[in-house]
Amino acid sequence: MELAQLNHAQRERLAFIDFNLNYFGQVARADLIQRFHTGLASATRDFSVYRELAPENLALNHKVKSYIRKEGFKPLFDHDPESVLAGLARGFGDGLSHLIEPSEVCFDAMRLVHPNTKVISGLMRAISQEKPLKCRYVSISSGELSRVIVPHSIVNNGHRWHVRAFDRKKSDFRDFICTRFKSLSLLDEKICANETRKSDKHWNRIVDIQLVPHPSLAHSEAIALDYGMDDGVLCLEVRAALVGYLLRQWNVDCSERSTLNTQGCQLALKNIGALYGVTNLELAPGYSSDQTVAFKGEFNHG
Amino acid sequence: MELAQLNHAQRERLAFIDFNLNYFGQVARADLIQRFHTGLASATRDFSVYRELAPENLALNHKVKSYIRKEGFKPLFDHDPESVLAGLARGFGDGLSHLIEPSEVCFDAMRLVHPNTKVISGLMRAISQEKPLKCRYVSISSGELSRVIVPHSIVNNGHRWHVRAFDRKKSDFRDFICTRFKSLSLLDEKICANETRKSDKHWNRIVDIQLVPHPSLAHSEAIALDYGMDDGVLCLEVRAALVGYLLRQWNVDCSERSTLNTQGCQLALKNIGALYGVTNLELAPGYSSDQTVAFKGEFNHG
DNA sequence: GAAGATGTAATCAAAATGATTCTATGGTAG
DNA sequence: CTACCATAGAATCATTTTGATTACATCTTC
Repeated sequence: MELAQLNHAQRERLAFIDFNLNYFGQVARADLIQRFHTGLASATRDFSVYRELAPENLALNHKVKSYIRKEGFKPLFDHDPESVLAGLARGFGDGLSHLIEPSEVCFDAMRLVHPNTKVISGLMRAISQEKPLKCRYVSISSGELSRVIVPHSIVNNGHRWHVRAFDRKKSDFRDFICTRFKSLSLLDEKICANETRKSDKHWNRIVDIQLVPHPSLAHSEAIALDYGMDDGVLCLEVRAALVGYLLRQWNVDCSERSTLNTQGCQLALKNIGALYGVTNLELAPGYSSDQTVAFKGEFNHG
Repeated sequence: MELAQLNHAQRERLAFIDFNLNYFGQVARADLIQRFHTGLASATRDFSVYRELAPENLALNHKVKSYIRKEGFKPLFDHDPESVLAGLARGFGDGLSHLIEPSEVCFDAMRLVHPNTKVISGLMRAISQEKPLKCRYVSISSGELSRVIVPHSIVNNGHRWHVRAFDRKKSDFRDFICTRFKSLSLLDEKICANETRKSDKHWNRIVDIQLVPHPSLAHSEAIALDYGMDDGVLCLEVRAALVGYLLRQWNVDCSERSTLNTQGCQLALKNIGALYGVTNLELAPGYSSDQTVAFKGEFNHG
């Protein structure tokens, strides 16, 4: 018997068993039944298949009326830890798997900005069908205006979701914050070559960023551990259009000699030269030609 | 025919159709087959069931050889937009639903801190089985030490995952950063009442926080839109143990008169009194009894 | 107008699932 | 201690779901 031979539904149920054993230490037949609304017999069969595939993973414990995880447990499925955590915190609400109650012990970071379903689905359709979008958008500088944009990507900058799009008014690519769309409708026309993702220079330019523990910190080992640094350096490849957000989100000291210590940065940018020609650096803590202001704050378009 | 009458597997497939129509504008029989490794006949049946349930949602378009979304589309399933976005960006990798390729147009915020599967699963098991954990932990102040903790929750503070736990060495509840565990093993003993979540005062104290657009901003309507404020105020209930992280993550000006403008805060704390008695406020921008330092940075335990 | 791709519909066999019955284990109440 | 209860395993058989095949329809492309 092999995993690959099983059908989709049964693999899902086995993954559920595997997941529960690994993350909760135990799983009962009733859990399977509750999760998949399946019958008793089917659940018993699933356990017997799982036991056959991984006899060292579980043992029935009549005391707790559940299977418990054995010491020699080796997961049959890969469960990406971050997805697991996010899933637990949200109750696996991806709309495809069923909604389950959110975990009471696992809490994702609080999100204060909640994009609207219709906006997201509209943007996604415009992107995947490569069509322009006529929308009403509230910008900080000009207020609510009608405009036509050609979106190509949706990005979370750590605080909120925005869409990267060609703005026909400005004739350039800009970021639009998803919560500021008042309305949108797909236009049934083709988009031009200069409006596509391929033409977005700042999007396609990849910047190599090297981050190090901030030199002012006494014990940098813990920081190196946190970020999984090799030889004390964390190398990242980031789109130029997103670099500013990254540096701000992680509060990276981008000053010439990493002198922003008073702001409690954990990280410093080692190769400041990499930022040459990058826009949106109003966001980068400490980066400025004349070394004056540290943290200019959110960048708004329009 | 009703949704509730269908079995789990078929509901999943219909949800997939529904999702694709809404977020991509189209879906083909081949997509279903690829996703669920199902047969042709089954896919045709699923479409005919879906069509019966929601005839106004889709129309076959021979030109693109797919079903396309009709104007009158009304989703049959709820797809939480944020979960959808996170799912797209990660390829729905919750371990339960199948791993699919991450979307090429949807990018979640870059996470630089990646907890280890064994650490997370070990912590989760300790929590759900209510057992103490013997671990080696690298703290900033004391380096690598052995200690025994009793965890009760896992939390993402916006930058990284930490675990809230009773520290038997300090005889108090502390936050431990998930990436700093070198090893951990469950102890087979009961935990004391004063070590449980119920006894964690700062965890159980709920603080009412009122956030407003920063008074220095010229156009606060956009901010109110972003955060979905009612009457210009966003009211949150936050655990006292987590308030500091929240205020820092969202860069909330916590100074007496919201005078931190130079740091580009978008938000200000309206009811500063709510922070009375809250610990960890080293993190809160601008909050200090003597008004000196704005942003002391990361808080580390140990 | 023919070829090719996609989808519909109907049919039948194969596989998965649900329901039922009987047995075993161990905790709990009396 | 014993009886009872909840949980789980195993075997059986009916039912449902799925897979494979076939014949046919529609539309695009060449």
